[in-house]
Amino acid sequence: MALKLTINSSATRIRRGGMVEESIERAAARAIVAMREGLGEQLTVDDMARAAMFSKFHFSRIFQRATGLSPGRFLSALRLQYAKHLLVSTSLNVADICLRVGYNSVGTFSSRFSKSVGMSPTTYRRCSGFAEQIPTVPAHRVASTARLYGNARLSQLGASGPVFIGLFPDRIPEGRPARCTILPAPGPYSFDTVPPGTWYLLAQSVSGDWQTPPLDPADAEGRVSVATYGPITVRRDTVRADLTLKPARDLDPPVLLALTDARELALATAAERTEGAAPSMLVSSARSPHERALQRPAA
DNA sequence: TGACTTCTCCAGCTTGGTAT
DNA sequence: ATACCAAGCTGGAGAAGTCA
Repeated sequence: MALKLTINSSATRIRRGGMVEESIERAAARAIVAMREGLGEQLTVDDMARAAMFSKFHFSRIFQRATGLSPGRFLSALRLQYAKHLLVSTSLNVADICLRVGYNSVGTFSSRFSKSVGMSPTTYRRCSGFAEQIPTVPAHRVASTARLYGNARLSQLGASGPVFIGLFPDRIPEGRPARCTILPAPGPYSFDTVPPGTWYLLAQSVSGDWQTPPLDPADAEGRVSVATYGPITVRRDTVRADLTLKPARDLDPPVLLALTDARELALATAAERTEGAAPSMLVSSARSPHERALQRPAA
């Protein structure tokens, strides 16, 4: 009887815990809707907390628990994501876009955009949203023997496209990843000479027919699958981290980094294979076009 | 002329600790 | 679980200068 009571109370706790998590996610989702609707306005954490009927202190904590990012950083990410969309889909100048997404200073907008996306707003527009290369921490500057490897797979059956996998200091794919790669399809990956530290492994895949010409990247973001693994503490050992890609939810931080045209790179790998070259991982073959595109250190 | 970079200042945010 | 406090930090505004 005592055992039964214990089991029941545990079950109740788990059920109650699940309900708490659900209500936290609902509150965060409501706040994100408010953020999206008020991108051009001066929304503060106080405003969002009031809308969610929490104190701003508590709201910050539960929001971070639900999304992995503080409300301020999430809002900044949404603004920059919207700016990316406006840059490739309109002919508005940078100053107008800056105002539309809620910044009052072009200087701030330009520097934050460059830092997060990896290129200036005008360069981003010129490249139609696709980076020629993604700068990473140069291998020769890292005294490390650490290796990170694993398998990236989709949570559900369906058409799968190329998978971008990056190692970032935060739960949001922005700035310069420590290491990154693009797989032609879900499968095994591996990173050598991983810098010591605490990292998040973030993966993104665009579903659908990846052999069609690149779409507007903002449009592509609507059918994105994502996966997050971490925090991973890397020292000198080998770490395994398997990823399961699931359809992106509103609670997932937006992808800010300008990605390479993954489909073009994946096609290059397919061509390599038909020519008889060994099917190589992007980071393990110095002759791979992906290697050249991804591992080239920034100037 | 428009876009970008760099810098300083400071309001607002984050975070760790604590109380209820 | 929720709320509050306080110290330290972050990021936004705006000015000045550079570049194409």
